[in-house]
Amino acid sequence: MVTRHKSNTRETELVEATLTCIAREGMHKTTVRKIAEYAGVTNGLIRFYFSNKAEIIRAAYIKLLDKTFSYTSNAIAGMDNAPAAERLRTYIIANMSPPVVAPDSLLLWANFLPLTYSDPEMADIRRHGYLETTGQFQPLIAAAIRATGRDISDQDARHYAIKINALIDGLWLEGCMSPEDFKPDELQVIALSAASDLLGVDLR
Amino acid sequence: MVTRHKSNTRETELVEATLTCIAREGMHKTTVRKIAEYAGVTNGLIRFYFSNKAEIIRAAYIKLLDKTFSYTSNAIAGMDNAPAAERLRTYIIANMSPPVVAPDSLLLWANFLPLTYSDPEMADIRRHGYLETTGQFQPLIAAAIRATGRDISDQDARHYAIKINALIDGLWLEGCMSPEDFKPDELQVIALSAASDLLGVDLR
DNA sequence: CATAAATTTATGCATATGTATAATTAAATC
DNA sequence: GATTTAATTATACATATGCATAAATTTATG
Repeated sequence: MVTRHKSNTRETELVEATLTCIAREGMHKTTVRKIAEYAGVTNGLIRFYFSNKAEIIRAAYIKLLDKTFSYTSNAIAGMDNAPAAERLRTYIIANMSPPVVAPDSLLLWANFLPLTYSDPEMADIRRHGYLETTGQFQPLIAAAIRATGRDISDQDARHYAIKINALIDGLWLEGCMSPEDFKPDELQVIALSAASDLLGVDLR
Repeated sequence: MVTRHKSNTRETELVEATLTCIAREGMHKTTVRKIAEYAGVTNGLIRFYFSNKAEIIRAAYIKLLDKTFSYTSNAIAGMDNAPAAERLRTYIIANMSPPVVAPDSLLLWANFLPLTYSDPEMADIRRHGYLETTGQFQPLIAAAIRATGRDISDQDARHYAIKINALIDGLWLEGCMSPEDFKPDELQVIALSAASDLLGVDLR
């Protein structure tokens, strides 16, 4: 028997349990019974908060993307008056640090991705998260370049964004996959060095 | 009823069917019955060639990594006498082209990755593929830099490799995920431009 | 062509899984 | 404190799944 919660707390617990279960066991071993077990309740309860399994999986995906977005958002919150390069630098460092760079992070991402190809609602969630992220990142990049006085075309701006984006994603992959390969702060140093070379802006 | 094959052909068909099934339905919907259906045989046959489901999944993962490796390998085969920058350039282009960059490629990768965290044998397969790839890529990078006459430390060489690796992985992600965002050859152009900036070597 | 070996199908079983619903318990309300 | 409402458990069911094995069919061998 479990002490009762306001529905909202319990719902959150169930979604968190889902993320934990997926990270630890993988999507294909994540059953409603296992989720309930991780949450410390009986499986029937899930049906009370979610109308089916797909719904709680979706809620978990939304929560995962939200967490990442709000973490990197917070990193640059209140820096509106800081120099553009400084804001970009801070943003990149946040993206190269835990909890963004962490084994679970990649593992969860990989577990959810396939669902976004077969389930249109999951595809929407991913698209939304992608737009949120790029909407935050791209202006930072453009501002940092413009701050140098250089004049860049839309085409150039797009290519810069693609390159920096790829760099950060790729380092994220390496950092998540082989954390033991990197000394503390090494990933951040590498990212800032590479981004500086790619943009022609000193972020170090 | 299905015409009979030499065991080797049939085994290959089953492994290919497994990859197709995973790409189309996702790992969690890939059952032995579905694999058999994709291969056009009855499910019992799988047991004849593989002792259990995990074994055919492993065989499929090995085949996937092999295909990618042999494709990029072939691209630079016979270029031993070409300038280092030219070899690196060719290798990067191969990595930015189909079938390496293709929706199925990412989808399969994402479906297999979680298994490498829970199944030690799958982890070994991934490690092996990773070593093969980096063993091919890193010497190319080092050679291209040394060819400029610059003297680089081991530490620098390592950082260059990490950066180029990340760039290629990240562009691979973007290219697989949003193929409609890129004009033909655009990904290759971006990759060569970015790699040139990162290495200080002109690959264009 | 008869026989043996290899390959494929057919069938069955035990368990896991998503979903449904009734019963039970705890909290809220009056 | 009685009664209503909300939350949780318990139970059941139909189906899906991995695995096992016997039967059938095709190919190879002498």
